[in-house]
Amino acid sequence: MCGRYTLAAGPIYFQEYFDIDLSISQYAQSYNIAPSQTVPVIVQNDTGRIAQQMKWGLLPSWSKESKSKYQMINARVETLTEKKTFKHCLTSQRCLVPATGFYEWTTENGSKQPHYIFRPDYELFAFAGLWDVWHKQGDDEIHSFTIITTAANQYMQTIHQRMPVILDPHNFDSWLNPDNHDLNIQIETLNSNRDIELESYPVSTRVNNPRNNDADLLERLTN
DNA sequence: CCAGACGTTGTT
DNA sequence: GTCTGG
DNA sequence: CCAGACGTTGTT
DNA sequence: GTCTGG
Repeated sequence: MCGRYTLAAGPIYFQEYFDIDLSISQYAQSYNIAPSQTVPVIVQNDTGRIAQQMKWGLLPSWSKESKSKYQMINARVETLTEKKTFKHCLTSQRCLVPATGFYEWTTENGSKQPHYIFRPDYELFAFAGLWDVWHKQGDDEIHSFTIITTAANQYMQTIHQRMPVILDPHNFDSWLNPDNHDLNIQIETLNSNRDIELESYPVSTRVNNPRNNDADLLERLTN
């Protein structure tokens, strides 16, 4: 699955990769992004492609409570079209989730060993995401998102069973366009880049606590 | 029709 | 065991 | 995802 | 919002 990631690219580089104009309030680097945190995602609105701050953990617009138990951090691509929870979002509220890497854990002798996964060319990731906005009387709007997951590719299988869906820049426009309502094409896109080349190494268990957030978290663990 | 649920992951 | 907070 | 909390009462 | 169950 994908339950923790990093976004440590410089703002200029970030802007260029996603072809957006960035205001500083919409971007902050982090070495340890955990569910419930508010982070930048890329969406397309009337004015074009923009970065917008949203909370990780999809809170569907129909939720009765803002602290609903249905705050999904992931959505399985295999069952995406069957799930009523995601239907509306998949049709017209798709987003890109920018990342420079992500963490997955292996259990070794009862302890949880985190691994950092990144691209060999150190390029950014665009995870495929869905977003929604929740608004009930008296409360502020809550924009939130979920990351779509898929089965681990051959490389990732050595670490974990699942991984985030990673989109190729070639598909950004089609994925983001809210007027594209052909779900079959979107599912095809989601399955098209699974064999992307990845690299990884073990990192400190300091990653486990989301309160830790510094560049040293990315250092390769040495024994 | 209305009422009620709506999810993923890992581990056992 | 299960939920909340980060 | 992992870490950490998980409760009530009365008094200040 | 959308689907399933009764």
